[in-house]
Amino acid sequence: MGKRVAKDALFDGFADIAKALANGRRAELIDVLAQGERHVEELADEIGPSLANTSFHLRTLAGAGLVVTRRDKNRIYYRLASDRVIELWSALRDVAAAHHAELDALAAAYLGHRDEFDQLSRTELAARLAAGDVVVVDVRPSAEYAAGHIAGARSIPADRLARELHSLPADVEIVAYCRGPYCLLADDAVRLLRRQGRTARRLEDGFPEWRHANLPIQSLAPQEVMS
Amino acid sequence: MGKRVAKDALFDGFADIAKALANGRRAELIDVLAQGERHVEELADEIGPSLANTSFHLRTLAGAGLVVTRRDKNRIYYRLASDRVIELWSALRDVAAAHHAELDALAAAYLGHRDEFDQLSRTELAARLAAGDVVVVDVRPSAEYAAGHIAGARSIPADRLARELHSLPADVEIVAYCRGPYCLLADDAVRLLRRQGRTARRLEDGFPEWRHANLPIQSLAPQEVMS
DNA sequence: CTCCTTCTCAAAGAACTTCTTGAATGCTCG
DNA sequence: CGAGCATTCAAGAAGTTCTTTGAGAAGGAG
Repeated sequence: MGKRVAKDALFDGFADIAKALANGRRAELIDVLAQGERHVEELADEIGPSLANTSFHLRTLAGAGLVVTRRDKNRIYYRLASDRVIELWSALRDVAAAHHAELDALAAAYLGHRDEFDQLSRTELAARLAAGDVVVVDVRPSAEYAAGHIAGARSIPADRLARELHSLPADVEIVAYCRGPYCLLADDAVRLLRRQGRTARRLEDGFPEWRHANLPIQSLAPQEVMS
Repeated sequence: MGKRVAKDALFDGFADIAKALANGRRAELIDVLAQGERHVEELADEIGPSLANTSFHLRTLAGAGLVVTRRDKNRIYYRLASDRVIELWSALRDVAAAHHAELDALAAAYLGHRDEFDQLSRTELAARLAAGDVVVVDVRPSAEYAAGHIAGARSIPADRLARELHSLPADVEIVAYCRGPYCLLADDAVRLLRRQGRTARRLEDGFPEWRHANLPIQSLAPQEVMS
């Protein structure tokens, strides 16, 4: 019966999408690309392996339709095919956090101890931003800030925070955010700020989740991008 | 630097969840288990391969934490670990439908031609059910109906529909539903009903999506289950 | 206790995936 | 047009996953 064959082929098609995500390096690529587009060399630097291998993983993702490319001069920029890919990626992370037996240990090894009660949720932050009683700091690299950030946030990339800290008001709570719940930049920023006697917390997730929740965002026009 | 190693390990952990779904037979298992729990032999019959192979795939899913088991007498029942797994599965299907180049062709080969304008959305059906001007028929096997169904739906398994058709009122629109958007049972039912001169349409997705949208459901107590 | 049912596990071969290296392609700019 | 850059492709070695077969374990019934 051909129905069985057609059904198997259809479900193999669904499995192809899962296969594209079924490698740690490709998962990292999706996580980085959720911040905005990047060219191959930047991605290779970000995730570790050789350029050729990164290109191979990107082709795999493109083959499954999860990412698309654009050429500008002789660079090729990759970006996620749509916001649905972000939804899939966060559903995957949620299931992993809820059900994968070893994930807690892996997350703790990477993130260090993190006090969950000491984080702001998106809705809390949106309310405090509206009330105007917090300073929000985006600690991602400035290209990511330029590509899109929480409306009203200030860009201080993690490696410049120690130097620019003095320009932050002393009497207001500071909220740092970065790429997402499994990104360390905001944790490091909060630790640094507290060591300097500031009141600081991190947003529980990151910019892609904020944007996906339709909360207010801004981005810089190309000419405003700082180097 | 150990951070790189820890980060790779964490993302390998996320990728493990994707690996669990990265096989067509396991995807089918998830799709069937979204209807309710099943024992190994039923699952093997449903998806095709040998019992030992089905057991192997189920162990793989269990190893990733996507399914859990329960023993009753000497049968072992598998079910999804939580509703989050259904969310992940539908996010995966959505991305596949939106971005996988060949999926349309695969779906058409399995489902045949299906007119999308001729389907009811969940919200439409909920409204019409509230207004009371439709008859809703659950065409899944009766065990699945018993495990949970749309509130007010009547169970007529696909293989009994031709015989029981006369008991449906002639002057009301009939809405059939089954396991989900990639299930054929409701399409076949609509075709049969129309051939008999009835007005019939299918729900665009199925019971798991209805339940996940928190729309009204019912289930039968064990003693009410029909054989 | 012994037999039966149901499910899992182990071994082995085939089929895929991954990663490396080095060569090839395709674009741009002078 | 030719040099130079960014990216991809190809081939091969190493590792992993899938499927089948048959044996093994766990629990229930007689």
